[in-house]
Amino acid sequence: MTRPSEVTRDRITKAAERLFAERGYDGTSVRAIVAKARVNQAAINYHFDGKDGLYREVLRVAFRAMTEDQLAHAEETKAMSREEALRAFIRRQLHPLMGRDEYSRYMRIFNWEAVRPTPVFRALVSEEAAPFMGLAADLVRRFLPAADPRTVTVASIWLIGQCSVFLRNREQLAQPPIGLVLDDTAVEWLTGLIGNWLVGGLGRLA
Amino acid sequence: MTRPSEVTRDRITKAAERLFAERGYDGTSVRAIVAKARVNQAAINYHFDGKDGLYREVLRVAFRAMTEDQLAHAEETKAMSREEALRAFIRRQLHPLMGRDEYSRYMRIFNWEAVRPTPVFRALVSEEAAPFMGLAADLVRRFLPAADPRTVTVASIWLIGQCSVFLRNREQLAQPPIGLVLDDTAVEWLTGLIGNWLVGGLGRLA
DNA sequence: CTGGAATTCAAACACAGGTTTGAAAATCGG
DNA sequence: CCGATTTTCAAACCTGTGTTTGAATTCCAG
Repeated sequence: MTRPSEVTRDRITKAAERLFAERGYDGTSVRAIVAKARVNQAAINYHFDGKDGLYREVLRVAFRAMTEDQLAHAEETKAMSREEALRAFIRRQLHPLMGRDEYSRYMRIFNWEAVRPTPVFRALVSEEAAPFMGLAADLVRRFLPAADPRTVTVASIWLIGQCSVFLRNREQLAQPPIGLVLDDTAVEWLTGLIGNWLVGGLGRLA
Repeated sequence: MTRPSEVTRDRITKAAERLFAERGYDGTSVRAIVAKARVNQAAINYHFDGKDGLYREVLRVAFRAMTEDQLAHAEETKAMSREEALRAFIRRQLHPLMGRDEYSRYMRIFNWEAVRPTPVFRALVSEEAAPFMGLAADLVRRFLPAADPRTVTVASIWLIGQCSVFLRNREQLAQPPIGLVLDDTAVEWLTGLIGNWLVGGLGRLA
């Protein structure tokens, strides 16, 4: 990390993360990034193999930050009952709602992708999402042991979607008429709510 | 309308509306528009004074389509009680939720603007929104006769925001876990709900 | 030290995209 | 029909932007 080249890499990713969050991929020029990072223009190509590669790296960091917590607790989940495990999953999924600034930036980047996904994003998700999706699929299978793979996939996406609605619209939901300020107790409450919907829903989905 | 130049204008706006909705302003090139519209490249500059002018025109049409209904019924609202008038306002505001395809496109365009507003959008809203905002302000003043102008403005924006949350997120809200399919009766129900929130809120805002 | 590898740098390249141009074609009132 | 006006057209222009280049500099193991 103290190696001089690492400093350059770090400056670039920091600057890029902020600019991508603020202006989106298309709205951010390489020249703007190098200016903010105070590095040479060619550095992005040298270190990240182009703007796409840099964006890919930023997305990867953001994606992992949003999923690492979930993956780290995969083992201990297996000892729980399926209902407990489901609620633990949802709780960890909603956890970034109470997090630090960088999570807000990550959500902003994902929001850009929600309006119109970039090829880089699609590619990353299709490779990087596998372990995380596997986690959700395992959970689903505990409710639907006889379901075919396609059903499990759909149910997994559905499960994750339940939470992402609240993650993606946090800023809007915090405003009237909803005024949903998501502190610790509110997240716990929300977890119970979504948990009940899901347990009911998954029972009927088989 | 059958004048040949009108045909060209119409083809361009039709094509542009679709492309802007699909890819956003930055993601849509002039060359893509003229290809879809099957007109010459210079036509956009000739008829609309550039890409900005064309976008402005598309936005204007979209904006007016979303407000014309409201403005057309301004007179008859005055005869109602303030509670009736408020509910009528909300009902008309939510009306596009049940509308045709073009409204979906307009909402998509506005959603692009929600992530990061373009200068063209900001400019248009600041001039074009006046009569519509005036309508909302009149309504607010019936609840807050003694409020200063700044309070009326804030309250008006707030009033409109109540509805736009549902308009903007319609596609997401229609999916689980909310599953809010907004047919006629649902809009009526939603109108009552928001109406109650607003009557209560405006009472306390003074 | 020192010599090869890694890194930084300024400049140039290549291309996409918005706009301009000036001529050609179409339109339309008289 | 005619002449002026409007409209269309292909081509060029110009700027912004992602990338490449090759030399200069810095780093670091031996």
